[in-house]
Amino acid sequence: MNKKTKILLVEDDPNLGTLLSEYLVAKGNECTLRTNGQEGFETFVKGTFDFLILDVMMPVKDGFTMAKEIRGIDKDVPILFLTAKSLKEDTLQGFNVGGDDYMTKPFSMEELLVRMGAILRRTQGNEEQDQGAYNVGTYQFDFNQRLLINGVDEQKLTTKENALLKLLCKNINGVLERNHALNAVWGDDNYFNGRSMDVYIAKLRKYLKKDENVEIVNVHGKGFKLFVK
Amino acid sequence: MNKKTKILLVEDDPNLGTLLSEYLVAKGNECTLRTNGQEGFETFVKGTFDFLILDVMMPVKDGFTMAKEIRGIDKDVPILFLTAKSLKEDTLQGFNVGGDDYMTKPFSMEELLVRMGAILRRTQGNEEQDQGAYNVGTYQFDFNQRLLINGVDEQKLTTKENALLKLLCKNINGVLERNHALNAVWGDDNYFNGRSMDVYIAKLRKYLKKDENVEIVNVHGKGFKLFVK
DNA sequence: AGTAGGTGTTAAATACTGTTAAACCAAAAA
DNA sequence: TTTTTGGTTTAACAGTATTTAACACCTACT
Repeated sequence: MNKKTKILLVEDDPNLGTLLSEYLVAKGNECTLRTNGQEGFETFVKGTFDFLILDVMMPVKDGFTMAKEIRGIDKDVPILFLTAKSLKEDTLQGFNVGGDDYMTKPFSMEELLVRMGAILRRTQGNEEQDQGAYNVGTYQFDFNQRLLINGVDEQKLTTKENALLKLLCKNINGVLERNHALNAVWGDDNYFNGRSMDVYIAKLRKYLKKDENVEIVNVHGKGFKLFVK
Repeated sequence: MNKKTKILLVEDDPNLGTLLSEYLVAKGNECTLRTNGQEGFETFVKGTFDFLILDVMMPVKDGFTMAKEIRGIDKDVPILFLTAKSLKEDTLQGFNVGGDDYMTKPFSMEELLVRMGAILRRTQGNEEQDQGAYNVGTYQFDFNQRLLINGVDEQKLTTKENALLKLLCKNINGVLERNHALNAVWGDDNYFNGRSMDVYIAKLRKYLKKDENVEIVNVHGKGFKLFVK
């Protein structure tokens, strides 16, 4: 479930600005457009953004100056510069003020998108992984330890049992669709994998039958639901 | 005091290669030069590097293929591509195989240095510098010294034990796929090498059993995970 | 009620893994 | 050269995980 990337685009050329903005939105991002560094900075301070795209040469306040001010209050937000000339000093200064990348006009919008992706992949690596512990009735399920615990009973789970139970837990009291589970755990949803999955459902049912209030119910033609009263 | 950045440069043109290598060293880095993707990959596996610069078009094994193999065993090390042509497909593929940046020849060496700096700034925020030393529960593993230490106990490791443990550490709490490990350590992933690997997994398990919280678990049909609670 | 396709369950077959020990091999030492 | 040594591979067997097969049963629909 990917959130939209909130981009602040600061570009004084209205043609390029709107074109680029529309492209970024079309590709599934949110984009706010400003036309000079001063407004850009004020907008940044007021909002929350995941990514900045700054033109270098702009009236009132240029991109480098704006970036320097940004870095004073936010050392992490990724910054990419757009520059008309590929002069060496420009490049160097761009990185020196804390930029992450720069592109020379004219540029391919597709490449811009791809470079953004590379930078964000690095940045967002910090996002915390879900810790993988679930409560199911009187059971406790620890995905990372592959352990299904009920009081003193500990059931070690196999790779597939573990993966399938996690999917059920993530959709607890909701329907886990067959093909979704098959693609996630088996990588392919053909008939035989389907039967294999049924076998695992049976195994999980055995493990879970100590709590009367926990039940894996079939939703005919759809999939299964881990149901807890 | 900043440690030197250990760069692995893989470039088949000997003129450009040595020139670039000398420049990088002059700027205070360590640089290892290889002339094709195959040797480059083998060198990477044997050593510890902070940054990879890969030419795309090379004999024996091209830069993209090498990068893909690298990403199989190391998801984090920064990769920058050098490419002669700036074709769109090239760019896209470069980023798709997990690259962080790419530059088109001819390029300014100064700009290369500056882009490296930008990438490293991002990278090193996330995780501590990898200098071949890992903490695994109460154990300390030093790849360069081939030593697995737990308090007063010191276990000297053989070449293969050392290489395999490093791969596990790089993917700690994540799955190290069988074929990736086999290609990296054994150079070929046939059945018999697979059994050999299993033997080494058993050896490592013995070495690591003093800490209850450390465990090498099998992921059936996929590979192994070095798991630390 | 009849039918086709979906499901529940068990058991057998197959594939994969864990471990130990012996065989092999290359480099160092005698 | 021969012997020793240490590392690695191969073999063998035990054990575990997953898939396939078989058959009984259920559900939705006509």
